[in-house]
Amino acid sequence: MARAKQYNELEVVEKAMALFWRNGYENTSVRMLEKEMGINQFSIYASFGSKQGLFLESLSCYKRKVNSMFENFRNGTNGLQDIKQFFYDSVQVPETLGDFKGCLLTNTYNEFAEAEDQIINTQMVEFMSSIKQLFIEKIQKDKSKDEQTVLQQANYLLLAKHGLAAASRVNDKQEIADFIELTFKNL
Amino acid sequence: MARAKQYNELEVVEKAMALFWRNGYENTSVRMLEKEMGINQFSIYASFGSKQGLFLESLSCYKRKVNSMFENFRNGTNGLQDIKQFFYDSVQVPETLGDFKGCLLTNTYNEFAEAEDQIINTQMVEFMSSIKQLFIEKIQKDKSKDEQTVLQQANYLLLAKHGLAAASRVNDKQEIADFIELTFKNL
DNA sequence: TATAAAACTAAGCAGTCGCTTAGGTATTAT
DNA sequence: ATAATACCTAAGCGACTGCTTAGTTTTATA
Repeated sequence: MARAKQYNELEVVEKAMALFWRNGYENTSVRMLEKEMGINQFSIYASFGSKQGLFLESLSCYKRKVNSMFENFRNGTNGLQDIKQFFYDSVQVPETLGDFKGCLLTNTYNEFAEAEDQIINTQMVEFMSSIKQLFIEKIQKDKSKDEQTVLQQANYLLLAKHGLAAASRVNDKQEIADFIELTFKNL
Repeated sequence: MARAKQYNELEVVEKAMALFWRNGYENTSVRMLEKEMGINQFSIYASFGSKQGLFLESLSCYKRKVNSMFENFRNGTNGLQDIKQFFYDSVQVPETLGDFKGCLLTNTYNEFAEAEDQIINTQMVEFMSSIKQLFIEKIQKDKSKDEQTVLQQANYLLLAKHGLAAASRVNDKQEIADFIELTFKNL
């Protein structure tokens, strides 16, 4: 038999994820990745096949990282209040995990918005529509709202969340808090 | 004397602007630019000095394009209603000028958010704070609002505008309309 | 019409991109 | 101890990046 891998794939993916998060996909080179991950290019391609393969693994890693927050959100029973808390949690994740900017998934969604990369585009669309579906379910907790109102408010919150993730890369805490508070005043 | 330039600088900048708008700064190469502009790399560097110089000219070109909309906004006398109209106008500009995505300035703001490019960063910050100042003046038309409320609502609208520009690259008309309507519901 | 100035074309610079390959090295079952 | 296995290092592939330079063509003036 042969020798075992001298690195833990989960550990090095985590480092790759951090680098992709900081720089985006295109502005992260394989040379940068091998330095950050501490392994050779050969090993990267042996383990992940391609830069895109590594990126997809990094997205999964990110999802695992934020999963507990997401589970809190999914399991809450307080309707709109859950969504508001989800907004606050979302902008706090980056500083909890380190010195990062925005949400890796939303950043990716924006970076690949016009690209023809089918695999990544599909992942992003699925992610967005699952969030929208969750919003709808939370809003429906208030039985007095008709279907049209529910859909309108879900659209509103989806764009607000998207915008929040984009803006949180450049705006300060006060501006973000003002935004979240006034966003939910309108519902 | 020598021969005259065989191209109009304003015309070729317009074509460069379109390409930067579609692809962003980093994903637009000088080779792509020379094809789109119809002139040689030598001429690009003779007229604009560098890729960044051409990009700055493209930003100015973009500002000229949207200037009439901006003047309408500045000259309006209807306070919040002006801002709402400004939101609607902003998302309509891309489809008026062609098949573009989002706002070139906001796209640039996001792309350079973490970059160390001083010249472009400064341009972006100035642009943002001038919009914020305009928002403040519009909101102040309602004399009943105290200073804190004015600032809070200005922050809110600034992030909403930023988010709208980001989201308008990927969301459809209905979602955008829902967002704008609910954004102004309670102000 | 000869000349100087500027615009033009096209080739090429060093550096980086994602990815591959050759060959040495460490680990393991026999 | 040995042979098989698979990891690891490092060099290098062609294609691309922003930018430059050498050499040619055009044109207004003396």
